[in-house]
Formats: sequence, structure tokens, C-alpha cells
Amino acid sequence: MSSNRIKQVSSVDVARLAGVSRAAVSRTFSNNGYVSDVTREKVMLAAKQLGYRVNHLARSLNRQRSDLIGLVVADLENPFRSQQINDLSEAILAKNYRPFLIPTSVARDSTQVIEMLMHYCVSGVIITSDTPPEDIYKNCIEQSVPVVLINKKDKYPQVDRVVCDNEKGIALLVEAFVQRSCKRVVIIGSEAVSYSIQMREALFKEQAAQAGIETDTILGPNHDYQGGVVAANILSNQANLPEGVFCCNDYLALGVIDQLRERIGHTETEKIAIAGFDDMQQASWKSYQLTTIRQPTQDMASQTINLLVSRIGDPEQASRTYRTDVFLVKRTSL
Amino acid sequence: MSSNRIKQVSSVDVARLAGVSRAAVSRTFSNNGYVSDVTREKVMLAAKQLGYRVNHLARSLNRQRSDLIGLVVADLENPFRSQQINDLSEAILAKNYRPFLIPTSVARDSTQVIEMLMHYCVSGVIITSDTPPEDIYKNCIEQSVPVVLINKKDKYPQVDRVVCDNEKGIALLVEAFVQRSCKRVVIIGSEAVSYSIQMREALFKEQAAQAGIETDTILGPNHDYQGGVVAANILSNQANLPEGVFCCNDYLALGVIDQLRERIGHTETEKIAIAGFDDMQQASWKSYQLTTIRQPTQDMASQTINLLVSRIGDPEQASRTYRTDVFLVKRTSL
DNA sequence: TTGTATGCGTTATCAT
DNA sequence: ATGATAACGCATACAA
Repeated sequence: MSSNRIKQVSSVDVARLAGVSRAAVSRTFSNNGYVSDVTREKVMLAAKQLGYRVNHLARSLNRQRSDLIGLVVADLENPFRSQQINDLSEAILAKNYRPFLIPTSVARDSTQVIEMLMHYCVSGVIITSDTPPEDIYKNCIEQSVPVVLINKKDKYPQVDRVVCDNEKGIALLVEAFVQRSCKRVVIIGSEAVSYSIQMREALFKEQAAQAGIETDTILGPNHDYQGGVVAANILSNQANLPEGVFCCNDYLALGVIDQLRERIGHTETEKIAIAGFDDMQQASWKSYQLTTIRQPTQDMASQTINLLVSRIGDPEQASRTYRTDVFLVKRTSL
Repeated sequence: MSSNRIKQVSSVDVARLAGVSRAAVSRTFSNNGYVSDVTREKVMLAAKQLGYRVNHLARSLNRQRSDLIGLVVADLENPFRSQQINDLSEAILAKNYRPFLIPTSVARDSTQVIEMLMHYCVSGVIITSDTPPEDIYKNCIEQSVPVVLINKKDKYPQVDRVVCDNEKGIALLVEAFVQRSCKRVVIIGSEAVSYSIQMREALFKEQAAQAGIETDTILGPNHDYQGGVVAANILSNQANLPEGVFCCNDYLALGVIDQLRERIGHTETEKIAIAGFDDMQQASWKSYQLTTIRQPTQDMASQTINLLVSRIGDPEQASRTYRTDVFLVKRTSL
């Protein structure tokens, strides 16, 4: 008789071969409870011979936690976003958890996301979409699943946040515009909802005013390359061009630069001081050389998982906010 | 007494409330076996009241398959790669499987990747790294875990492949160079190992020769932006510049264009016909307007998951190769 | 230090 | 069509 499904080697097989009990095997592999050196040796040997691996499904079922971390993410096509995901999944693995990727498109509503998270008993959830439906994390805390929000506005009991220091970043940029003695700067934002974008827009307006800089705001339909293109079209139609342009993120900035060059030419564009925010990879490309604010994605990632692990250990603690440090990356665009 | 762990509502709770057996609950939710309409109604009602969700951990343990698809991926910072991941994870979800993200960095060796895959009893594996250590998929087929390789060379019994039609793509490009009546074209490749890159390099050389085009090859250290920059430096030092440049992927091409502009100026660069391959998002940016070959990532993704699902259903079938269609995206660079 | 027994939540088999 | 029961593989409380 041939079963098409290969019988998985389990702890009983190892126990039998090693001449010990299943419990001994379990203890050696979970590093829990007492097990003598000689027993451990026997178990390890038998395990190696049989090619035994702990079944995490069974372990999770028993322990009532999966060590899976739900990674709820939108806009994976955004290079800055994929940078975040890269660093986050590395950080998750470094802490011995596993990343469970959940892309949220417009097509998939939050209910399905929640279902997926719950079906697999995730140990925690990281949300890094621009506009995370709040039912997602409300549901999570209701089921007492720890949540960390990245660059999100909402304060919510029992959910932690990691945000980048927009205040400091904007201050650095305003100072840079001041040093270029810009009297008027146009802010490029987005109509689409995003905590980061809208906050930076407001902060820049405020801090620029204090520095005696006149501002004006143009919104693209979105905060991506195409949004920047649209905004630049509007900008280039204005009677007089500003001395400076601040784009609420790099993605917008690249579109703005490209379209400005097309509309008013390279040399005219070069006269305008342009800055972005995030320091995505493409900002350093020679076609752009964009002056911007670096968001340290690795630090952000490790702090995120730190908060999450800490909350998994103690779910009841008060919510915390970690603010990542930022700094100015000065290139030729400003 | 207060247990800090909330008791998860299970099928027994639903069964009790609905006044039926656990089996009935199981059958309604797994759509397996007979269940009368009235019973189903009762079960669904009770489930809703209790907020019951099937525990996929337990289900997987019982069924001996997790419905998790391991997504083994390197270079997530590469925008084309993240595009692939985006489409793949969508396709996986569409087929009711779950993406299990496994980034492979240099730091993490293949053993750990294999361990992760096996620990979670993944139902299948998709590998889309440039240089997948072959022990990964050897191990997989040894444990009879279905594997699909994307744009990889290796033919291996029982593993399927999805490759893009490099032959056709190169043919289209060579024809474009011919129409521009280029007599000499420099090929920009990479020293780093990559099936796609090296294959395109060889194909272009061969097909160009047949078309009477003289070729010359320059290798960057890597097939990314920086690699293109390095290659362009070498190129610009050559005695006489070629009429055309073919870069084995867009990522290289963008670096080549930028560095060429810096070294020989915009106008000189414009005289050179430049083409890439992949059609990554940035290729369409106005600074580049790169003529290239479109790899249809969505089609690729859905074919990949189709092959995988089919093999999950019948693991013993002979290996297949699906070749995705490609087409020329003509922009101003050529 | 080790072994025994029980439970985690589901599904599949076999009766009824 | 429905219900009891035995797995699935592991971890732990308890006894020894």
C-alpha cells in the first residue's frame, strides 16, 4: 500500500529511537523544564538521524500562540514601503517570530484582513498602511492581539505607535530654506488621506510662517510620483514661480522635479530649491540628488518589533509612542 | 480567578449553543460532507453570536497541510522585485492560500530558510531569488513540498518553472536597434550570478551578430543602479562611444543613463540608443523614458500560483515550464 | 530528572 | 443527515 502523503516524523518516533519519553523530546527542543545532558544527547542524535523538526503548527496550537506577526501593508509598489517591509521582516525574524504578509488592496476589505489574522492566531500585528481601517486594530485589541501602528495618527488604548520625528525633520528643512534665503515656498501635498503627509504639510506651513517664509499649498491627487506630476503642472501654471518647493515625501518630489523640468526646463528648475522627506533610495539617484530627511527604516523596524514583543509579554500596559530620530541629507536640489 | 489568556471560542462552544455536534459545526465551515439547511442555519447563528472563527492552526494540523505558501525572496529593495512580491501575494490570496514571507539575506543561510519552511508545513514554495541555493528546493522536493521557480535556470524533476520569454524580448530589442541602424551596441551585464541577466546577455550577443550588429560587453559588479553607474564609467572611458547600449535589466539601465549624462552630458547621451528589460515602474519616469521589454508580472504571478496549485493536487507529475509573453514598450530612449 | 496523562481545536471515519 | 470517536503533534501539570 502506498500512501501519497509521507508520514511526518514526530516526537514519538524520536522518543522511540532514543529510548526516552515524548516529554523528554519536547523538553529538549523547547528548552523548557529539566533534561539531563545524556538524555539531551540521545534525543539530539535520534532527531538528527530521523530528520526530525518540531511542528510549529502543533506547538502553536498547544501554546495558544503562533509566533506569527501579521504584517498589514498597503502600497507595496511604493519603494519606500517595500524598504520598510524588508527591514520589518528582517527584524521579525531576528526576534524569532515569523512575518505573515497581508497586503491590503482596495479590493480586499478590512473584514477579510481581520479574518486572516484571527484564523492564524497571530501573536501580534504591525500596521503600516497610510489609511488603516480602524476596525482592524479595534478588532485586534478586542481579541487582545497586540498591535503596533507605524506613522499613524490614532491614539488608542493598548496599541503602541512608532512615528518618525516630523517636527524635527520639518525644522531642519525650514532652516535649510532659510539659509537659502527663500521668501516663498510652495508645499506639495496630497488629497489622499495620510497621517505623515498631512502632518508634514501642517508643520511646514506653521514653522515656515514663524521663520518669515510665505507658503502656498498644492495638492496632488495622491502622494506618489504621478501625484507629483499633477501638482507640478499646476505649479508651473502659476504667475510667478516660488523660490522653494517642499514636497511632503520623496515620491511626490521625484514626480515634481521631472514634470517641472519638462514644463519650465532644466535650468529654471535648478533655480528652485526643492526638498523631500523620507530619503527613499531613488532620492539619491543622480538625476535627482534630492535633499531630504532620512527616516531610519532599520531603527524604526527594530523599535517596532521591540514594542510588539514587549506588549506580547505584558498586554495590559499603557500605550507608548516611540519617535524615531531623523536627520537632514543634504544634496544638490536644495 | 482570572486567566490572562482569553479562552478562544471553539467549535464545541458553537455546537453546544446550536444544540448540535462538533462534527456538524466542522462540516458547515469546511463545506465538506452533508449538512442540512436547518442545521447550517443554527450553526451559523450560534457562530455569529459567539464570534467563532475556525482555527487554521488546528485545521492545518489535522489536515496535514497548512495552505501556507513560502515566498522565498531576495533583494526586496529592488523595485521590480517588490512588484513581483506584490502580485504574487495577491495571487496567493486569490487562490485562498496565505503568503509566508521568507526574505533571504546573505546573513541567513539556506538551512534556516529550509527550517522555517518545514517547521510550518508549507503547502508549497515559490522561489524568486536571483541565486537560490539549490539545497532549498532540493530539500523541498525531498520532503515532497511542491516548488515553483521564477526566472531560474535549473531544471529539476518535479519542480515547475515560470520564465519570461527572453528570446522574444531580445529579438524585439535587436530589431529596434536595427531600425535605428545601429552598427555597434554595448551590452551591459553583471558579474553577479543571475539567470535572467546572463541569459539576456548571451541572447543579445547572439541575435545581434545574426543581425550584423557588432557587440561588446561591460559588466557591472551587480545588476542594480550602482552596477549601472560603474559600467557607465567604464563605457565613457572608451575611445569611441557606441551607437547603442543594451542593459540586461532596467535597474542597470537607469544607473547607466544617469552616469552617462554626468560623464558625457545630456546631449551626447541622447544620441545613444539605450534599452533595458523588465519595464519596472521607474523606467517610465520622465527623466528616463526608457525603451524596454515589459515582463507582465501579474500574468507571471497568476501562472506561478496556477502551477503550484496544480502540483499540490498532483505532486508526481512531470515538471513544466511556463513562458510568459513579453512585448516592447517603446519610449524615447531608443 | 523522567515518564504518564491530558488537552489544544479540527477533521475524518464509521456508525446510526 | 447526524453524532461519537480517534487521530494530528506538541507541551505541561503532576506523579514518581
